[in-house]
Amino acid sequence: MPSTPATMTQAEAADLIYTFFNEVGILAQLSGTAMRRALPAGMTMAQFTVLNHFARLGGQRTPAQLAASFQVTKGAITNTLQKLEAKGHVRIKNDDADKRRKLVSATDLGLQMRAQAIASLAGPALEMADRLDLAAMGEILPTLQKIRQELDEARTATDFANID
Amino acid sequence: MPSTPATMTQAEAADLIYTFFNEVGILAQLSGTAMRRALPAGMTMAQFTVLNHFARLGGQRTPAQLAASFQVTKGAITNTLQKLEAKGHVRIKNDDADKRRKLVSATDLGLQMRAQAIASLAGPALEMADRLDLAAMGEILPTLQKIRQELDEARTATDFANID
DNA sequence: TTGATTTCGTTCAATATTAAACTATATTTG
DNA sequence: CAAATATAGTTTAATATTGAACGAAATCAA
Repeated sequence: MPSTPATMTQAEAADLIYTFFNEVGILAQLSGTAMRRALPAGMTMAQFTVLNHFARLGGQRTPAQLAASFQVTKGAITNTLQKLEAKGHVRIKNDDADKRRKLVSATDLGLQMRAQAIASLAGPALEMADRLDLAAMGEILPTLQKIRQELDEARTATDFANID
Repeated sequence: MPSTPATMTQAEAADLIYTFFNEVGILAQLSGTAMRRALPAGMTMAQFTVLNHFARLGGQRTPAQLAASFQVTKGAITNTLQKLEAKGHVRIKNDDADKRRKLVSATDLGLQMRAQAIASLAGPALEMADRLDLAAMGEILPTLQKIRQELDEARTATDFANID
């Protein structure tokens, strides 16, 4: 039986959750459209996300780890990685320690393409910067990150929204 | 030349914008997967979004208005509305005042299906309620709504991310 | 160890979305 | 008014994603 804050009924809690994620969804749609337009030709959001992941965190990941990180199906990751490998943006090798696995890493070219993509995004981002309340965005960013973490934990704990 | 807060360089502003919307995108992906799973069989997120729009705001909308509201292409809306009309969830009639237009509204059945969908979502939402910081979500929701509005204005003003 | 179960990555069909082309109707402009 | 331009909705081809099935490899359990 889920507990909600004393001042909130379960119906109110469900409504808040829905309203909140609805708002997040609309924001993602709006910004996603803008990003897709601004990315270099041939680079999809999915591809950029993978390259960005490696640029930020470095190292190697298995396809399954990437699928879990981005919350897409294994099939989707297979597809994205095949595109990236064909362009030489990632390197994929077999894992000798576990022959079911593959190990993915970004190539230098891939990191260059990612840097180029970031540069392509900067212009449009600054065009929007005039109108956006950057201070407010900075203030709530940590909360968003915390909610993401909670959602991630809830997901693995309750088995909701687990992909596979 | 875009202006940024005095304490922030343009590079920092671009980075914040990117980081913020990246976080929003991940949250949307996580919650979207959960919602898609919880919706009644046969109802997609796109269909639910349309029904929900009418349930909240009532009245009639043209397909173009819906496409603009949800930031999807006209083709996508055509597809979604055809599905909804086939199931009798929306009514679509010609606009006599402007023969290019059509007027879409929700049917009683559509509103019932939306209510049913909301009910289906409540369970999973409450399962997550335990782990989510609802107070924090409630606090930043207005800010998210404000940013959405700013983004919408920036979009129409700068012609970035305008769909057509 | 053997058999059952789980995990990993791929493939496939179905579906949704985009981008662009197109037709029809409205609006603007000279 | 006539011509040019813009807007509304549909269609089409290309692409991305899901969900499910599959074979291979690893892990677990009796």
